[in-house]
Amino acid sequence: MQISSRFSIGVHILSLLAINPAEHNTSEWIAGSVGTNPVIIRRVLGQLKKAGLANVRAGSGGATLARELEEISLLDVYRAVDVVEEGNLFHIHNHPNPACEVGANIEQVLRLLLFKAQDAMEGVLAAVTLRELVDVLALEIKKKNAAH
Amino acid sequence: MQISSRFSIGVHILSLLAINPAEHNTSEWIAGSVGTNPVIIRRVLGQLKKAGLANVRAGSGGATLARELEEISLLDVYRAVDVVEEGNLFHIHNHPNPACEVGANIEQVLRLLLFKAQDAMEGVLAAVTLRELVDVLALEIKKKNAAH
DNA sequence: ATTAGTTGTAACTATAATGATTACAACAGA
DNA sequence: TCTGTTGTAATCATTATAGTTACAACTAAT
Repeated sequence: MQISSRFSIGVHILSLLAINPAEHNTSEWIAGSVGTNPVIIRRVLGQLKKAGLANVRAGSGGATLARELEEISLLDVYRAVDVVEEGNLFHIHNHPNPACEVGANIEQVLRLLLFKAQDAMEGVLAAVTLRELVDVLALEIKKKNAAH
Repeated sequence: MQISSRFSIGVHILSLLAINPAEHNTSEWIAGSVGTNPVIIRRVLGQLKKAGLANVRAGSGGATLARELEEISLLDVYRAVDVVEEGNLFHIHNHPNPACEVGANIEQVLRLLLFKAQDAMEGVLAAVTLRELVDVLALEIKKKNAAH
């Protein structure tokens, strides 16, 4: 099991928009950087738009950031692309036997514990802004360019 | 996307073994409490056995705990049932364009960040032992019984 | 206005994972 | 030897993912 790559694609897209604001960022162009099909990009971009993270111009084409980089957290992207239903990272078996003492009670006990685990994960995502990610990315790019 | 219920089923099974040590815990009996098919139980039980968490007697039937409750963490169960490939909770798109500055560098930057998020989640699982879970469960059962 | 280039979607495909189920050989113990 | 159980293979329905083709709707520039 893995969390859909829509998430990493979403982050990739927004990073592109941040780093190449001068480009005409069409789905075709973005798809070239992500390494996938333009339709995949349009779909994710549609979700980012719906979440208020990106602007997309139909017709003339091209996308831009709808918010400052410091005001977009990885969690915002994660939620936008809808990779994990809220509070349901873990699938808990749904028909435990209520006549059995364990079966009758394990669900709620587990639910609380697993929610904490999920919350810890999302907390890390919430703490990272795209500003930080893009800064690290820019640094990495600079490093590689200097190596030539 | 959700993490397979094999995990919650595994926890359910071990809790049963802990709370009903006197029972003849056959896959049939366990399946009755979990609310699924005996074969599902045998498969998960096989994984728990392989991980050294449970003993299973072929032929005569019945399973028992292979370790003390305080020496089994939720993370042990999580790993045993193989629900998430190690270090790969997040699927990062795999063909970013190396000719694009963002495409060439985003993978490693993201990988580190997402690993931290995953690690936080697993850290919570590692911190909870089955002893604690079973104690809470027993308390819950007691509470309900007293309500009658 | 027309045109060229783009977005937004629907429809379809292939692939994989999940959970359930049937079937049966191998095994243990009475 | 017989009974009941485990271990495992094979099959199925369902769901999600990622990719692809196709095309109507739209925008801006000519």
